[in-house]
Amino acid sequence: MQTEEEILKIKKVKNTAVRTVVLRHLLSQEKAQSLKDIENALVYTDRSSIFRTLKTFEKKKVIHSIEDGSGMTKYAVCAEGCNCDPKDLHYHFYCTNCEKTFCLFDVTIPNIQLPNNFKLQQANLVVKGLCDNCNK
Amino acid sequence: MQTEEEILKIKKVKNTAVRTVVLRHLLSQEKAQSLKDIENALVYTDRSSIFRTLKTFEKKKVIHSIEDGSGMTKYAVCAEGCNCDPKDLHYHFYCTNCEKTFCLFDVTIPNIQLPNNFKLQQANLVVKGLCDNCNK
DNA sequence: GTTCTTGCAAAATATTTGCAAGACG
DNA sequence: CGTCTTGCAAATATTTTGCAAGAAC
Repeated sequence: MQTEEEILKIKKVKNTAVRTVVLRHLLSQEKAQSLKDIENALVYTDRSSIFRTLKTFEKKKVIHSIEDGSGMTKYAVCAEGCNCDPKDLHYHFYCTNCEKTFCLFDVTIPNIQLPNNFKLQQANLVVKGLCDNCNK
Repeated sequence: MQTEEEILKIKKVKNTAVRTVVLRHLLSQEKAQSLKDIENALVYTDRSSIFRTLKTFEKKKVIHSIEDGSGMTKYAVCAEGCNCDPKDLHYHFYCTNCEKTFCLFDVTIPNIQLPNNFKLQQANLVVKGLCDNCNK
């Protein structure tokens, strides 16, 4: 597992106090976090600072964003080696019971055969249902 | 092609003036519409009435919603026979250039092999890139 | 000292609800 | 009448920006 410092260095993002705590928080959570989630967890850090940090992280591909239909954009740390290219696509799973959203890195996505002349750049693939913990 | 009245009857939604114009508008558009899109198109219909109509339509499976990452939920009419079951899944394509979102009914989705004990209920599968019109 | 980052405040954008009046049966 | 729908107003939720002070180099 990489440390926050290592990740930021690899992704060429300057390390600051806010960036470290935001990234640390994201790494510590198994589910994708919304801005509000992070705000609640990091009570001494300003919302707009977190917001801008997330935008910076996303642009530099430290994290990726997920629209899971909850009304809030969620963020999750990219896997090691991820460049957010089409080849790095993975499903996200949104549990309709516990409302956690997480990355399904192990489920392979078959080639998406788009219509003629369409060009794939990225994707937001959210599968909804019950996670193993809630499917009892 | 079904008329608005037929669709509402099949989906057991009472027909009203607002519902007819909202559905007619959705049917007339090739791209999925946001609440604001509809509001702008139907200038004499109140936003909250449109909003509630969309919620009703969604619940009754007249339409389905799409989170394409634009920050606004989009809505599109379900295909004939669609019950919004997992078997009715289709990709949505969001063109990053012209910003249109539309349903790719013709692209089949391979079986999604979820981890053990996960249960698929529905999905929001948005593929982003350039549509044929913008990929020149 | 120039550039980037941060905190505070406030604006902008989107979604959702309360309530009373109206439509419909 | 009783239920459902509509319009208006306002609340709530979420995201985003302006600006001045501070930190980093």
